[in-house]
Amino acid sequence: MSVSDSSRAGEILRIFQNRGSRGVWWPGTPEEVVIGAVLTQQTRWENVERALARLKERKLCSIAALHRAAEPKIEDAIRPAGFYRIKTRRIKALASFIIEGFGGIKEMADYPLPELRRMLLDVNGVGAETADGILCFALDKPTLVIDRYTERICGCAGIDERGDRLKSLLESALPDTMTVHREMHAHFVDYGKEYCGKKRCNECGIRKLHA
DNA sequence: GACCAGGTCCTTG
DNA sequence: CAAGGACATGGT
Repeated sequence: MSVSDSSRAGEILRIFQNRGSRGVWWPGTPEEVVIGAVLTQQTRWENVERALARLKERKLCSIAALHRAAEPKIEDAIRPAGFYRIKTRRIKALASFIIEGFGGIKEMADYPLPELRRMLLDVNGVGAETADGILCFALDKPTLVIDRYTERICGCAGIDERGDRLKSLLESALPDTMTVHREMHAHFVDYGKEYCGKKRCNECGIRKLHA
């Protein structure tokens, strides 16, 4: 990471802070956040909400219920979120990991962040974004979610890093609190939706940080 | 009808 | 490592 990378990162975060708080950006109980973290993979949030509502109607919207439910029941319930077969397998893997490994989400939160993150990444279907989404928005850990928007926006600003390297770079510019990490991810997504569509990515203020 | 969405995994070069 | 494909529904 170069000096200019750090300064660009600082500028981006400052721009976001000036936009104000995003509030409760990822709604729901910790269990719903965990389930939603898988459902939202490559999927619009409105469709995730439909799937979550159907899980609730069928009394399947908890880690324990999903752990014990038959796969076809889950598949049918989450159909609106798309990729319903593979997501069912992923939810199953995650539920087993949580129930059999810890007993529940509460107990899981006692583990230290770096170790927990490594363990989550070993679960099939849980990549960096899903793991960090769970850690930050369900388990209250100060960790930054890096998604496509984050990479696009930072790339637009001239920061040529991605994945875990980008994550470290941005985190080193943030205070170590869960709230700030939540807010920043929310900003990246909201700003990305607003400005980083195919057409408008030349018009946003971030672009001016380049060079 | 084409294109995309709050990704991840697996296979190939 | 980079690139390409599979997974699937619903909105523009």
